[in-house]
Amino acid sequence: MADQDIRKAGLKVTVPRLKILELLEKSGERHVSAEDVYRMLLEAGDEIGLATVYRVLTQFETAGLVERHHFEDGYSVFELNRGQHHDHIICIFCGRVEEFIDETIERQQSKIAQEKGFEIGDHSLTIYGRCKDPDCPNRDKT
Amino acid sequence: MADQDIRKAGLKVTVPRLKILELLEKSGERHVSAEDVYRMLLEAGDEIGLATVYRVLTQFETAGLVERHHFEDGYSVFELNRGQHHDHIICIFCGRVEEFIDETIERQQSKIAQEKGFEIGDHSLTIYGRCKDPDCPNRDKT
DNA sequence: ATGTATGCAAAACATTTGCACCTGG
DNA sequence: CCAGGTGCAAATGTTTTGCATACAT
Repeated sequence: MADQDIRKAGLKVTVPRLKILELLEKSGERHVSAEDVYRMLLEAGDEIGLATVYRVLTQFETAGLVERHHFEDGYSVFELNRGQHHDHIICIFCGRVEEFIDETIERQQSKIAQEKGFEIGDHSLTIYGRCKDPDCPNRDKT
Repeated sequence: MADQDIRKAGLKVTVPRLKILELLEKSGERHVSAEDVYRMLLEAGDEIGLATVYRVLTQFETAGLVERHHFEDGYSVFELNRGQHHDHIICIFCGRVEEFIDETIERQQSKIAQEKGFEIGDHSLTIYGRCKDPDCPNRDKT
């Protein structure tokens, strides 16, 4: 449970940390901003400060509990680390995020890093496109 | 020349636009932030406002003259659009940016977009790693 | 001339930090 | 009890905007 995950990360189990981790585990939203987390907790009737949300998410990131992504917006989005690396494809109109894994791409990336004289650490591949979801404001555009 | 490129983009040819585009074309630095451009122009003795740099770079981006990247820092970097798509590999210690193109990856990306029900528009792949450059502060770390 | 572009200062954002108070172990 | 965590407000760094002035055509 969240309780154990926090302890394992070497962090004290406090109310804010527990609430945030539980929200990430239970929410249907996999990719959320700090503001999102803050708002969702307030709406759920919890008391929390936005600064704490940022601090906790950063600690979780350092501990490897969550991953931080930047996507080409002006803010960070966080997602629970489920242990399995994956990349993202995002609709530039509705912001819908889908995940995928592609072995061929993974292999090519290692190859390129080696050719360029880099030790590969982390990488992130994001494809931007227009999704065909009927709810997507996509249709307003050409 | 820069003159024509600006006109072709449907923009009036003004001194700030010309200075900025020339700087991008002539500078050895391919990936620069708005601040970088601002500072470089001031150092070159030109008069310009930071707000103008941001406005012009945004217009250039819209016009397709430059590309804006986010990389996992807190600011945007711009690069002249040389017409040839490419991806980036970045050292997380010294910030060195290398460019590459990989047909295999390009093909896989189209395939994935199709599978996920997206029309691929733009995409960006960034690999983060540690470079082996002797000047890289890399060596201070494990 | 005249609509657009610029520069400055102020605003807007997302995120971080200082500090007095509270809390978990 | 006490190191560490929290909330608030203020600071930060980047990017945007309002407005009076200056410029390109």
